[in-house]
Amino acid sequence: MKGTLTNIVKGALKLLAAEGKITLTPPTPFIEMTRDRRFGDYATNVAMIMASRMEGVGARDLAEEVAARIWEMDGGRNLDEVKVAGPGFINLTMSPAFWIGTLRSVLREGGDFARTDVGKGRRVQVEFVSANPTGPLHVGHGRGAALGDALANVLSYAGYEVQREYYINDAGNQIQTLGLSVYARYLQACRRDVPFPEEGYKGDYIRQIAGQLIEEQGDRYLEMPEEQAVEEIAVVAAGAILEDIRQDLEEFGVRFDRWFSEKRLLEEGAVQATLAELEKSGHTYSHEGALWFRSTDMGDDKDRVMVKGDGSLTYFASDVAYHREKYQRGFHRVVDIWGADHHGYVARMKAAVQALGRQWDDLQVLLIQLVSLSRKGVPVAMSTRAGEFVTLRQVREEVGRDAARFIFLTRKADSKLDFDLDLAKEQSNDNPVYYVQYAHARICSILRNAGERGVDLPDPEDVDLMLLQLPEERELIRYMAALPDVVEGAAVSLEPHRLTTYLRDISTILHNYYYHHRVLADDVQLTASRLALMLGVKTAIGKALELLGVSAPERM
RNA sequence: GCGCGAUUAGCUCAGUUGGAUAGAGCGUUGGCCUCCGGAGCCAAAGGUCGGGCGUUCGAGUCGCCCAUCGCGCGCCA
Repeated sequence: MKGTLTNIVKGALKLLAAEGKITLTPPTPFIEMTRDRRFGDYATNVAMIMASRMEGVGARDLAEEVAARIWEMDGGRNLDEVKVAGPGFINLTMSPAFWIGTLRSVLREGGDFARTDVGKGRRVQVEFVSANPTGPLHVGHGRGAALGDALANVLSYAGYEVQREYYINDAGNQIQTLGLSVYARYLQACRRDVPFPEEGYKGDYIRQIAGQLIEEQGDRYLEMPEEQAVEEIAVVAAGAILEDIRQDLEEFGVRFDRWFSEKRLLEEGAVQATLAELEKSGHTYSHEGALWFRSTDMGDDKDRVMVKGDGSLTYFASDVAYHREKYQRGFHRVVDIWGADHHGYVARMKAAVQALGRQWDDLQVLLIQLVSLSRKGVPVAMSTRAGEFVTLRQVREEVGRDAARFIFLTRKADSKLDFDLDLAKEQSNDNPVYYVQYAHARICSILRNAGERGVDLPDPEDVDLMLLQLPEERELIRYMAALPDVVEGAAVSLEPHRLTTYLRDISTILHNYYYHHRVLADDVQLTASRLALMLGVKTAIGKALELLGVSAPERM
């Protein structure tokens, strides 16, 4: 919808350029939705931008020239008024015909409404969650899951070809520690008096896995050497935990296209190949028996070890190999979602990506801040070390999937999130999830009522939408029309939370409209046009919720 | 010490290439159910956008300095 305006303004600038009144290459005009109706429906500051770059040209004078050409270009088809105001804004007021056309196209597009093609089919990978299979997912992972999934939805709807991937850290010390932990519990359950490893995982789930081992395998592990037992148990335990994680995410509505194993990466020699490549291109050097990556060449603060003095690999080495593998699969861009406590790794990963011949921003890392849980404002204690952390599953079971997902997505990734469990399940207007879902359900209720009264849902092509003349009706359409831009903005800036903000706004306008005006009015034609309007709003709200992975209930 | 991030109403937070009088929810105060779902609506009060300097016609937004908080700074994973 904004596209129409952008084209008109572009055309106007072209006219002015042809007349020699603009001496520079016209910028792509930025058109914003006005927040105050006195400024019309949309506004552009393009004249001010240009005037500031042209010697001796006043912004308002230039704005007048642009405004005149805009008027000329449009020929009264879409615009009702073009006015220069303030320091040089051009305020645009749209015609009834424009709004009607907008609503009609929303109805026509239906389930495809707001789909865009900024992605142009480019391939993007979103890697998220990627929790080590050493324990259940906690709330923080839930936030990452909701964000990654919604982002993937948004990117895909904006025309990117998206893959969702989970990286499994199934090699290395943590798995060893997992094995030791379960083994110790196993021995204890077999009445052997052994100490629990200092760094072991203390959660209850470790005991459960040990118990299950006894049930299924009996005392088999008692009879084998400790080293072998720990190794075998580690594999079994990690597998069981990973399966649990998979189930958990599935129930949260998140499904991955690919689960990528670090162990397999190592077995396939990807790390060696990566090291060879970096060595060949001169990005590594040996120092004190270790192999270093010269990441300082690419803006990192210090160089990083890839192969330790004892010949073993660092975690970083396999991570670089993993990212190399991603690009080899043909992704145009890779998005990683990490916990904010890993921000120290961003610079070195980006350095590595560049050393592999890619651009700095071919890797984009989204950092998510911690989630703090509370009940009625009182913090809920969480400590991973003591194994007392609150799991995603607990939160989900308590507040429900929709509330959890929505609340995780109300804030931008890089700001702390305060999650009030009591508020999240409260069915009141305090709870943004219900507020928005209620707007959707309310529309569905109206549509049901219409059916019960024998009022047919209108055929959008036949309805006389000219009857929608109230400012609130125009406002609803204006917000509907904004969704494609919100989707595009969310995709480009990797900020799906814009959709939650959008949903709150349009829901408010809907509730307000509902309270003040009757959809099922006495007049048949008016009713038909308002029903069409409701269908449009339902489409917009439903689509935004869908992209967030939150259900749009017909009744609540 | 160095780096990254945060700092916007009493609380939790939005604020889209720098634009017009900085917004929302909660909380507080006061109103609204003859009628499509009151899980809702309306109104009021509430701000030195952490502080300072700078760039600009114009700064919550960009740059520098400072303060406070969080996190990261290993041949850990």
